[in-house]
Amino acid sequence: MSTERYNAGEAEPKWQRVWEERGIFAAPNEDPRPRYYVLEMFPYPSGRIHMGHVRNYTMGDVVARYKRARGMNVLHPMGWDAFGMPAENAAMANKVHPKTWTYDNIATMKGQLKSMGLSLDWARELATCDPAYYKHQQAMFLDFLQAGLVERKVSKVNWDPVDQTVLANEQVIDGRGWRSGALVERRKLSQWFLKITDFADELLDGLGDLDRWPEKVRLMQENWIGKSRGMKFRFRLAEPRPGMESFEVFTTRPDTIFGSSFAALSPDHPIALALAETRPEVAAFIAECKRGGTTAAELETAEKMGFDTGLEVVHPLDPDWRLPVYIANFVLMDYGAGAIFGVPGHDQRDFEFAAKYGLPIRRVVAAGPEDAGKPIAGEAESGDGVLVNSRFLDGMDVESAKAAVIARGEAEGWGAGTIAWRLRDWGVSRQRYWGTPIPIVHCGACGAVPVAKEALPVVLPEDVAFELPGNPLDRHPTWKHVPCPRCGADALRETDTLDTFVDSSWYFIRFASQPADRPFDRAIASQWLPVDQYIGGVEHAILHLLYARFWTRALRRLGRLDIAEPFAGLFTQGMVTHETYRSLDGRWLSPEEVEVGAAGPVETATGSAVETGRIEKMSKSKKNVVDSDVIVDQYGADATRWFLLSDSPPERDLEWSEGGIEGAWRFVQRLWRMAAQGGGGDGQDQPLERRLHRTIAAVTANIESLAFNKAIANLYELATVIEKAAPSASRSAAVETMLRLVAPMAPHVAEEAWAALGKNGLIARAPWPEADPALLVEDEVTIAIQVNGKLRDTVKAAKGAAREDLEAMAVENENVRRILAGAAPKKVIVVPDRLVNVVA
RNA sequence: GCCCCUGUGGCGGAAUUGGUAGACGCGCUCGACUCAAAAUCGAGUUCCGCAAGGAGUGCCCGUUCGACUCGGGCCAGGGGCACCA
Repeated sequence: MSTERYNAGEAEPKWQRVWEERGIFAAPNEDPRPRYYVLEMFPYPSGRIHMGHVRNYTMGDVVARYKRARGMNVLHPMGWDAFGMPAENAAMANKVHPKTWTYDNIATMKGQLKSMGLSLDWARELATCDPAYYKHQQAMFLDFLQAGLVERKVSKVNWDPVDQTVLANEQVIDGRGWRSGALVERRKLSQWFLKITDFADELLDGLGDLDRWPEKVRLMQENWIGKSRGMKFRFRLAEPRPGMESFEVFTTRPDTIFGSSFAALSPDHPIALALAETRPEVAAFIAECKRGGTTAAELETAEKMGFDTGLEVVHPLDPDWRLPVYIANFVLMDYGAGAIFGVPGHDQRDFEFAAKYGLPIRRVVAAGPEDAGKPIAGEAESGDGVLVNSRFLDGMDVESAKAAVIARGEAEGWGAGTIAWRLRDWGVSRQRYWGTPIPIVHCGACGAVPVAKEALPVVLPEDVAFELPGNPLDRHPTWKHVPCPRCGADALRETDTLDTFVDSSWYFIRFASQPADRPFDRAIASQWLPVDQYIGGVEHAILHLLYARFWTRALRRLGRLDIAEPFAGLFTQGMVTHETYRSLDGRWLSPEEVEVGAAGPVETATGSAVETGRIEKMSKSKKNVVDSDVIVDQYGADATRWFLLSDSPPERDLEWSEGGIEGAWRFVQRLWRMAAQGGGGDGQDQPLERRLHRTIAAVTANIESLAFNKAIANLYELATVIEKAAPSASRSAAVETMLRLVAPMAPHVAEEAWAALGKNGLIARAPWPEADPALLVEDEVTIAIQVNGKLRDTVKAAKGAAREDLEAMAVENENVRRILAGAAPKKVIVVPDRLVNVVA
C-alpha cells in the first residue's frame, strides 16, 4: 500500500459510483430488518447548495450510515420543495420560465449533493412541482373538503394594488409592498382555509408525547396554539333594538367582573358594522382603525383608540349597573368573542384606555382585604391576590373567584366556562402561478364545485406571461374557462394556488410510499412512519412542523393513515455563519477581497482598512458565503463533512473557518497515513485494546445522541493513541475498527483505506463495532486527594480499593501532612474510585 | 410587555448522578527533519508569579466536606410571540 497523499478528488467520485452501482442505499419496503427512517428537511431549489444544507444533510447521513451499520433497513430519501415565489421572481427578472429555472436548479443541486457522498435512496426522489406529486395533493384537498376540513371564508389580506397580489406580512415593509413600493391595502378576499383549529386540542396534547423533540420547539408550538381557559358571557343591551339585543365577550379573568367599567367591540364586530351603516361617524372611526399597518412594530406603537357608541349594556350581576359600549381599535375580531369587558385596574390595555377616556379604575384584587381602598396607580395590577370590592366574591382568592363567577353564570344562564385559542385556521390560497392549482371550479349556479377526482391533476398551464403584475393564471386567455363539473354551464376555475407549506406537509409520507394511483399506501406508509429522526432548521419550528402534524392527524381522522405524529424525533440544527467584512464606505466585502495584514484586515484591491463585522448567517447580500463546490474541490467531501460535524455542537451555530477546514483535511490525511502504515506485528496490546473499546462505547453513545462534535473528539484521541502504539495485532485491529467508526462521517476515505487494507466488501456495509464490556472496566484508577475540597495530589489505586485504605493513603500523603501540619483531620470524605477529601 | 435559551482560555468547545475544570480542535510559541520551504513529527500553551503558591467557569449571595453543575437575586447576549382580553 502506498503512503502517498490521499487523493480525495479521485477517490470520492470512485466510491460514489461504486455505492450507486451496487444500490446499497436503497430501502426496500419488504425487508426483515428493523426499519429506520431518517429525514432532513428537503431543500427549496433556489440555485445552489449552501453550507447550511451540507451541514444538515451530513448530520442525517451520519445517522443513516450508522443505523445501517447497526443492521437496520434505513430509509433516507431526498427531494425538492419546488414550488414558490423565487421561481416567479426569477421569471419576472430574467424572462425564464419558473419550471425551467426550477428544474435547472434541481439538476445543479442534485449534482452538488451527490458530490457530498450522501447515502440517499435517489429512487424515491420527488419534486413537489411535478404533476405526479401535486395531483395527489389535489385529491387530498378534495377529501379534506368532503370531510369538512376545508372552508371558504372571507379574510383580510395585505393587497398590493400595483402587483395585484396578496402579500404575506413579511413582505410588507413600512406599510408598502416589498417589490412595488405601493401602499398596501387591507382587502377582504374569499380564501380557502384548512380547519387546523379543529385539531387545536389534539395538536396541543400530542406535544406531550414528543419526548424526542427539543423542549424549545414544543414550547413554541404550545404558545402558538395558545390555549386560554376563561369564560364567555353575554351582555344585554340596556335598550335593545331589533337585531341588536346582546353580544358576547370573552375573558380569562371572570373574577374581576365587578371591576368592569366599560365594554368594547372590535371595529369588525357585527354590531359595530351595523352601527356604521346608519351613523357616518362610526363608519369614519372604523376606517380610521383600519388605516394603521399590520406590522408588529406599528401595532406596538399604535395608540389606544376608542369610540363611544352611546349604547349601554347591563352588568350581568347587577341589573341596575350599566356600562358604556365602545368600539376600540385594540380588540381583535378573530380572538375570543371579538368583544371584551374592560377592567382597567387589572389589565394594562384597559388601563391605558380608561386613562385616555376618563373611565373609572376600580380595584377588585388586592394583596389583602386591608388594601381594598388602595388606589391603582401607574399601571394595572395583573397579579394574584384576594378579591375586594366585589360583593359575594370578597375574600376569595383569584382562582376560587373565577370558578364562582363561572358557576353563577352557568346556573343563571348568562355565561359559561370556555376555552379560547390563539391558533387560527390555515389560509392556503395564494394569488400566484408557481404552486399547486386548487381543484375547484366556480359556477354561477352551483357555487364552488370540486373537480372530479378522475379529472385530476389540474395541471398548471405552461404558456404564461410574467410581464404584467398579478396572477398569470388569472390572466391566461383560456385556462380558467371550463364547464361546471356539476351542471355543465360555463364556469371559472379557481386561479389561486395552494400555499407551498401544503406541499411540505405530506412529502415525508410520499417518500415512504409512492403508488401512482393514490397519495400513498396506508400499510406501507404506516410501517415506515413516523420518521424516526427528522433534522432541519429551527426556523420551521412552528409553521412547517405544525402543518405537517395537522396534515398527518387529518389523514388519520379520515382513516387513511395509522399514525398520529409524523416525526417521532426532531433535531434542529444551527446555522453556518461566517465573519463579515465591510469597507469604510460601507460596501460588503467577500473573504477573498480581504487580506489580514499586521495592522488588521485590509481590502486587497485598495489597501484601505476593513471593518470586521458581526459573525452572521451566510448570505449573498452580506457577501460571506463560502461555496460548497469550491470547498469540496479543494479539500474533498470528507474533510468538509468532518469539519461541519466537528467544531460546534450541532444545535448551535457553526462558524465557518479556514483553519477548521484545514484541520479536518489534515485529519483525513492522517487517517490515510495511519491505515497506510498498517499494523504489522503480532501480540496483544492490552492498554490499546482498552482504549479502543472505550472509544467504541463513547462514539456509539455520542452518535446516538447526535453529539457529533464529541464523537469526533473521541476519534481524534484514539488516533493519537494508535499512532503512538507499537506494532501489534491489537494495533492492526484498532486501525480497522477506527475506520469503521469514522465511516459514517468520512465515508470515502474510510472506504479507500478499507480497500487498501485488503478488506473484503464495502465498509459502507460493514457492521458497527461492538464494545466489549470486559474491556471497559479499568483495573486501576486515579484518586484525587483533596484538602478542604482543593486538589493537593493524585495517586493511583486499584479499582475497588477499600475506603479505609484510601483514607489511610490520603492522611499519610506528604502534601496532606504538610497542610495539616500535625493537626488531626476533622473529617475524611471518601468517594470510592474517585477521590478522598480531608477536611481540616 | 410575555415566554424561552445561553454565558467556561486568544477562539470553537469538553466535563455520568454535585467529585481532579479547560478533553478535542483552531491559533500561537519553541524544537526536530530540510540547503531552504511545504508537509510531518515532538514539547508547551487558563491567568498572576522566577518559584513556592495563589486566583479562576458573566456578577453577588446561599446550600454542601466539595458547585461550571443545585437554590435566590442581578447583568449581558440571543431567540420566539406580540393589543390574544
